[in-house]
Amino acid sequence: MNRQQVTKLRQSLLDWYDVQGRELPWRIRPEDRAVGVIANPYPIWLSEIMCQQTRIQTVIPYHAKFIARWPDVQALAAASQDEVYGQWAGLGYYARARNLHNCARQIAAAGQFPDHEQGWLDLPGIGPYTAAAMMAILYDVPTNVVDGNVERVMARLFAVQNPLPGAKPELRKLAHSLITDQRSGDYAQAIMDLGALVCTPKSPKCGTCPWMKSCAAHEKGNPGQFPLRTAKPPRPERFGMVFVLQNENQILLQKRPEKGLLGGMSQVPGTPWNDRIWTVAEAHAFAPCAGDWQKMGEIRHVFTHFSLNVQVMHLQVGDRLNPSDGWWAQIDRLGQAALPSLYKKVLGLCL
DNA sequence: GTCCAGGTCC
DNA sequence: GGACCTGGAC
Repeated sequence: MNRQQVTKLRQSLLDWYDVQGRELPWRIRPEDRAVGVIANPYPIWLSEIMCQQTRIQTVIPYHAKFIARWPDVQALAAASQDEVYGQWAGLGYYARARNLHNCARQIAAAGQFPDHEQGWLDLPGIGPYTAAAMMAILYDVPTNVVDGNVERVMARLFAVQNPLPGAKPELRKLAHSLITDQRSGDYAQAIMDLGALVCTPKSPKCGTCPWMKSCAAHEKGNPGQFPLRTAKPPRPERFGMVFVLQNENQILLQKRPEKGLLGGMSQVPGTPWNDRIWTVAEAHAFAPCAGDWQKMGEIRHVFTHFSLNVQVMHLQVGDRLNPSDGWWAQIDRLGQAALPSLYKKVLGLCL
C-alpha cells in the first residue's frame, strides 16, 4: 500500500471515528484534541491498565470508583495495598492491581508521568501495547498501538493466512505500515473502536465499515473466518473443597500468596486443587477445625488454563476459635474483603 | 451450560 | 510459551 492509499484509509477511519467513536469517561474527544486540549495522564493510565484483558463496560464502574476514591496518582500511591486490592476485587488478573499500585508509587516518586515510550515500558504492568497507547493518546505521538482489536482488523484487511498466535509479528508489521503522523491519538483509538464496534470477532458489521472497500477478507466473502488460529489444547478439570466456617455474623478468611493464581487476594480455607475429586476424609486435614461440616453444593469456575470444581462445606460454630492462619471477617463488610469472584460464588451458597 | 476475548510477566 | 480471571455471547 502506498503513502497516498494509507492517507486515504486513515482519513476514512478518522471520519468514521469523529461520528461513531465511543464516548468514554476518560477519553479526550476529537474536537477537544483539535483545539489543543492535553489529557490528564492519570485517568487515561488507569483506564488502560483496567482495560487490559477486560471489557470496557466492566471497567467503567471500577474506573469511576477508583477516581472518586483516589483523585490523583499521589493519592493512589499513598493508599494501602489492602484498600487497592479490595477495590480491584472482581476485576480479575490480580497481578494488575499489584503492578498498578507499584506503578503509582514509582510515578509519584518521580513526580511526573513518563513523556517517552521507553519511560512507560520501564514501569510495572506496562507492556508494548500500553506504552504505545499512552504516547499516542496523551501526546499524539505516532506509535504503533497494537491490541487484539488491531490484530483482528489487520488480519481481515490483509486476509492474513498465517494463524495466531504465530502471526503476531506479521500483524504488527502490517499495523505499522499504516502509521503516519496524521492524528495519531485519535487514530489509535479509532482503530480499536472499529475492532470493538464494527470489525467484531463474530459476524462483523461490514456494511457500516469505512474500510469495507479496501478489506481483503470482505472481498473474499469470509471476514468472520479471520484471524485464523491454531487449535487450542483442551482445558483440564481440577477439583477442590472449601470450608466456610461461620461464627454468628463472621466467617474465617485467609490471604493467598502474593504471586500466582488470585495472588494477594483473600480466600476461604480449603484443599489444594487436584486432578480428581476430594473425599471428606482426604480433605478434612485442610479444614480450619473438626466438626459436622455440611455440604452446601458445588461451584464451577473457569480459569484461563483449567476449569475448577469446588465442593462447598459449611459449619456454624458457637465459640470463636483463634485461627492459626487467617482472620474473622464481618459478613456485612465482605464488599471490602478483596474476594475474587470464585469465593463470592462460594459464599453465595452459604450466606 | 460452553466458548471466547483480551496484554504482561516470567 | 505458559500463567493469569471474568462475564458476555451463543
